[in-house]
Amino acid sequence: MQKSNKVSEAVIRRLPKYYRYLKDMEKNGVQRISSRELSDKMGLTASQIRQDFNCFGGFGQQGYGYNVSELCNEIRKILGLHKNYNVIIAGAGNLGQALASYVGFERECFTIKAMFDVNPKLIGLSIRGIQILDIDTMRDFIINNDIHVGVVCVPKNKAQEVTDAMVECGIKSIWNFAPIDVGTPDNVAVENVHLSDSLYTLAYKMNEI
Amino acid sequence: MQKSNKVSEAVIRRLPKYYRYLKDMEKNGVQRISSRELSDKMGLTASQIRQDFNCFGGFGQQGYGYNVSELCNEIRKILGLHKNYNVIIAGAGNLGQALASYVGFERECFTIKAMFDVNPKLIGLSIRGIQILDIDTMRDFIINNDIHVGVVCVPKNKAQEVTDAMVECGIKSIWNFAPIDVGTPDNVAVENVHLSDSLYTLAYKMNEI
DNA sequence: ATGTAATCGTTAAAAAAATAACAATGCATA
DNA sequence: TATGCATTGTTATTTTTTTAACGATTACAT
Repeated sequence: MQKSNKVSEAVIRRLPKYYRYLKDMEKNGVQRISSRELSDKMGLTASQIRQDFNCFGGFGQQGYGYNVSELCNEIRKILGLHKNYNVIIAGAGNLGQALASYVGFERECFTIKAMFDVNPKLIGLSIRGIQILDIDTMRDFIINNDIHVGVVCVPKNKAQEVTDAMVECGIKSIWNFAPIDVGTPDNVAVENVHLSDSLYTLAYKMNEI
Repeated sequence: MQKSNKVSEAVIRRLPKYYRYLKDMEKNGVQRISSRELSDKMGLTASQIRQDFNCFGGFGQQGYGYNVSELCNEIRKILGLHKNYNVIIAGAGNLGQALASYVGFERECFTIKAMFDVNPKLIGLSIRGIQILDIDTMRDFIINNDIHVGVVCVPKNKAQEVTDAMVECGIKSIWNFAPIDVGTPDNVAVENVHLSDSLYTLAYKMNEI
């Protein structure tokens, strides 16, 4: 029943949020939920929720609602979180280390295989069992270890260069934290995370209120 | 010439991106730019750029384009980045420390005044000159130090509680990194940053390609 | 000084997204 | 087993957002 029409970016951006709420409910033993209840919890409209879910097929049942764990599983699959991904982090500075220490990712399907840096003081250290290696060895490591995701935590002026190296070695997605929009070929997914953008938006809102 | 009509969320979310590109151009000595050139650089349409800027008034000149540093300044003001903000960070774990170490924020208008934690091993330490204090002293600190922004980097189950404390002590905006949507009263701005949402979106895209 | 090309601001049109409406369906209860 | 109620899936409507079009204005070259 999967609709083959292209799913809009707006819907995709909401999927992780649904997943977050559903996972939480599942953990708390909630077995069923209606679009109405979910809309109250999440601050969306019930109509939007039903439309969103219907992009992927009918997960609910009339007169009943949605089975929480079933729905949660479906969304997990849609997002691709039922698979396993090998991850490396380029740049073992504060942010790189913070991401490496974040247990949440491991609990899902992402396994951080190594970190890379240029700093000799960092090379050789381990963060939560994840080794920091010389960035000169990154290319070989990617090629030999079936790495799917490259996290970019290097300074702005090295971000595109590091990204290019990852892409050349066959990485299929880039999660970039450098404060610049890195580019990739069409067949390599990229998420440019701009923490400062979010802070600036907050400044705007704070002054508007 | 400021339009008083409410500016849409979509436009506001693009402002920091404009700011980022313009600041960069200014630093590189670019003096003028047309909506067309900017659209090429940023991957937007020229039409959208002109419309966005016109929400706030006419910053350009026909036949010429926009003066980069003038435009950059205007956007800085619109975002409220010409003011100064005092910031505290609740939670001095890896992410809290990473944010504290991020020089970029200091270079703008945000001054991190202190960090707070429950962990006795962390209390008393300093990160880049920023002291880590006992979280029990946070309320008094906020009240006595004119704090504008509260950054929440505590575990999920403490996030709302810490937010509430901040709000009660008069903080005007919350930048939350805990993996839960914290709520605030209407007169307190909030940005819930969900790093994992971005990673999950990346997983989706990677599988879709 | 004049004409041409460039480019904005603004209005109009198109596309996308969100919301509302409602018929169809299955659950729950008597 | 039959009836009513709840709730979905889906279609229609409204709203928002994006894109296109174009007249007005200015820089720049001749």
